[in-house]
Amino acid sequence: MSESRAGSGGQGRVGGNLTWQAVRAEAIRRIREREWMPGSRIPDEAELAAELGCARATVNRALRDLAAEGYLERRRKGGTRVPETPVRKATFEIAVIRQDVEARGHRHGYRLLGDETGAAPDEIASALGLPKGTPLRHVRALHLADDAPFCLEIRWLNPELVPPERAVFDALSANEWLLRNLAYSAGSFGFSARTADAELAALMACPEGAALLAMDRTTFMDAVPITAATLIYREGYRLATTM
Amino acid sequence: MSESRAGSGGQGRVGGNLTWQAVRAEAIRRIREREWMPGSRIPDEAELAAELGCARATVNRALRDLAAEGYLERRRKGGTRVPETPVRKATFEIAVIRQDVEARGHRHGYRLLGDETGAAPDEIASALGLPKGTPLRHVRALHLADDAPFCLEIRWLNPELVPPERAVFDALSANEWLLRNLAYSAGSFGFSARTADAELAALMACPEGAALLAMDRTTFMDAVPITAATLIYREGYRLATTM
DNA sequence: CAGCGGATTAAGTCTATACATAATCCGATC
DNA sequence: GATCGGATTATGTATAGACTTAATCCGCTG
Repeated sequence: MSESRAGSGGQGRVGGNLTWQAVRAEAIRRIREREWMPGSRIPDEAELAAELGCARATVNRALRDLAAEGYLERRRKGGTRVPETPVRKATFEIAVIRQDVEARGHRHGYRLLGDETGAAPDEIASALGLPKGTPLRHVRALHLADDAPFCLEIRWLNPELVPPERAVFDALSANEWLLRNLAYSAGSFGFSARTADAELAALMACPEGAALLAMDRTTFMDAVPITAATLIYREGYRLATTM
Repeated sequence: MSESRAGSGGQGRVGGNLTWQAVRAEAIRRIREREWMPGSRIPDEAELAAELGCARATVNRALRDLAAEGYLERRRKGGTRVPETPVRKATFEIAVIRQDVEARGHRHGYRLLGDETGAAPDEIASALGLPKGTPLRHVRALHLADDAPFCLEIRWLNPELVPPERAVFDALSANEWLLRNLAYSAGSFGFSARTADAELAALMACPEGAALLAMDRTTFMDAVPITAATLIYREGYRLATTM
């Protein structure tokens, strides 16, 4: 990584030609060691650039990166400060279910359970910003890992964007079809826990009353609702990441 | 296409000064409209810069951003391509529990349930990379929202970094103490669902057998283990984000 | 044909400079 | 003294040019 080159710099400063990662690391060090106190304002970019002996753009890149992760707060003219109580940001990778299964070393299987169009439940319609009773396509399917239930997919779809004639989910899951055909939409999602009722227990081959991890999503494309979905994972599933 | 692009974004191009967000938006448009096919390689930065009439650094910023979100895959010399099956990235904000409670409009309360030092269970020791039987400080506490149980915090701590004399958790939670005093460490975490047994049901004031969302974390500072924690949230808790 | 190594390529980065923009500060005004 | 508006300021962004680095490509060799 960073080597000090001869560089013009004086003595008290770190050698010339710092990479932005080196600046980043130095900033983290100062935060951790309370050289920059929580709540306080840190020197501005120009000062740091001069002190460290690099271009302001390099400092900018480093501090912008740290701000994105929650290590710093920046405001125009307001300067950059260390947050009093930091809010760390963690990133999850949301893959296609099939990939998730395969990444865990299992064979992915898929079974379509139902697919019909009818009036949406009120809470689904409102989550998608549609008037009550709007007809939506309702699809249920089960994803398998080595023939064992892995994830139940319950979904409501905008029938204009995903018409039953054009999008058939008996072989390819809606999950994957959407990602391939309407990829790159925006929306919200959340995680919660759900108790397996008799029906769910039968589908997921788990004891009635088991706790299952559920992930719900709504997705839009340019403010047009596409789908609201709930994915219910098998007992013991753990969604992991690092930060 | 020389100059016919309509609508997209705010700026008309002509003569330069596209913002990197405009370049980003244009790239997303091409991906969505299959102008750039999944799996295919897109023009390199220099070409795009020439085509769009901006500097290569601007294109770089836009494409780097998209790659970070999973819209594109980039490799040196390999060029930039549209992933066959995209892996979207979603970001959660991990706040201090007190803040989470207050953000939901409740008064935060806190009750220390226990705090003693003893040999760690094997799976905790191994998660932290410590030899079996290493003594760890074991802390349990309950976070309240308007006097109702909100989150149970179960934690093992490295007693050298968090000695019982120096860090007392009867008023300030370990959760918050750590963030204030050993902020900015790295680690992994995951979400899962857990069934409330009799003890948990009593603590969380929920029916026995209820499904609860659990978040587990291990954190390190420069490879030195700090803590392994499990946070068990009240029934019905939903962790949400947007993407 | 397999394997090695150098040439080539495209992304990654740093620099210096300039201008844009959002906040804040501060003094003038009512 | 409260309000408005302009000066100030730190971050945000764009640009051209040069250099670095990781991968790939490809031709040479055994």
